Amino acid sequence: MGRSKIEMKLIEDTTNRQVTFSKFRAGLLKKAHEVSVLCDAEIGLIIFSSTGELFDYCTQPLSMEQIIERYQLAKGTQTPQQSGLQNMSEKLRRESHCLELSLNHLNGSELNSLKIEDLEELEQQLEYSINKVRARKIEEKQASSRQQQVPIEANMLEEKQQQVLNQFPFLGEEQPISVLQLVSLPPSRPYLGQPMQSNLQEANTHHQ
Amino acid sequence: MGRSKIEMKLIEDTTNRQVTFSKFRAGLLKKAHEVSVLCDAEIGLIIFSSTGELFDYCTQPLSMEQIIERYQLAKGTQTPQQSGLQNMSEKLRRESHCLELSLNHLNGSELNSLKIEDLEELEQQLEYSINKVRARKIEEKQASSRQQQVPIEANMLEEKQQQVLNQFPFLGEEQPISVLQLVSLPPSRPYLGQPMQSNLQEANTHHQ
DNA sequence: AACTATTTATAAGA
DNA sequence: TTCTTATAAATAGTT
Repeated sequence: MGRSKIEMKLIEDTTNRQVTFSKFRAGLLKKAHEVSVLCDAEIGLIIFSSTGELFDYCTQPLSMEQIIERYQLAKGTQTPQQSGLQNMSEKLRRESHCLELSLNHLNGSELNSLKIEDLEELEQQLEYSINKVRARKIEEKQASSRQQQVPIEANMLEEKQQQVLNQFPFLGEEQPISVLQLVSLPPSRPYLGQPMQSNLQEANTHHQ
Repeated sequence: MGRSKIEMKLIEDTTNRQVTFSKFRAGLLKKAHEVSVLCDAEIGLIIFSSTGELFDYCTQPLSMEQIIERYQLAKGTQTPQQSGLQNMSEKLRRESHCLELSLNHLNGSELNSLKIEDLEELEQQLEYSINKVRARKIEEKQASSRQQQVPIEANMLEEKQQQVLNQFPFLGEEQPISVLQLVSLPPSRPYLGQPMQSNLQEANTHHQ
């Protein structure tokens, strides 16, 4: 990996060993960061040099402790008391991730992965939302102008609202879906992101 | 690092992302092992894929738990288990709640609490999103029709895209805001709910 | 620390 | 997934 190949064994010369350590450490940290960014992986990396110096890296916004706990959870290295909290944490983690994906779609970012049918559905959802916001704006404006000087007749208000409803008939029905319900819907609703992941985890341990 | 350079950002295509993850993971584990052998370093490496699979490596004859203990000792971490877990749960809970609020706004539910200015901003965001979705639909349709029989001329394609841009000039600029950034924006952006809290971390630690 | 000749890792394609 | 290969990246030895 340089001017020459080197044997995979301890570098005897201290100076050379330290120089090599610095180079490899930098490379390792860089690679760890790259996987985390490119592949949405969560990494915890702990390095002790032969002289005992500690270097570490972890994927933000997690702390090393959080990674360690997740590791211990996955490995089953947990006390019974912790399991409840940890299950909760896992659930919340998945929920957050799912919500985040939905937001990405509703924000208009990350649309590249969506298919045409997904885009149609997303568009409908956004139309629904924007119309609801506009209807709400009208309400709000009427409310404030009524408060001031120019009270709008009650029937006139209703008339205006009826105009809106005529334009967007689906505004009439309440949308009964709460966020939590949304989150558990099947992936056929593109703006909701992907279905949540299951609790299962495999521990693939690579030793030596 | 291969046939072409790739941008340091999340790989959108799931298959490609998984393939890349496998390659980088293997590389990372190999490098970790190399440093440990060449430089007599002690390494602990924990990797969670985006789907939650765990992979790890640690320098023999140590166990990961031993490395973790040494790490916690070196860091002077007190009651890592319980306190960290508590904190994480709390943080995740807040994060979920924050994302939920944002979703509620983008969904068009829970608009009653918003003021007129908030509604304006939310409306703009939704307009931005919907236009982006529509632009994306056009792209997608063009792509599929090109694939089939009726190849669209390149200049005609650009012309169509230009039409869209003329209609919605702000589509031209990329919106650089990622979800995580969005989430930490001030509450002046109504559809984002409240800002999240960051976690503090210290010395010798390499982040992000 | 910098500089390159080489070795490695890996992106894209099969 | 696995293999192949062209290219990008990392790094061993040198300055």
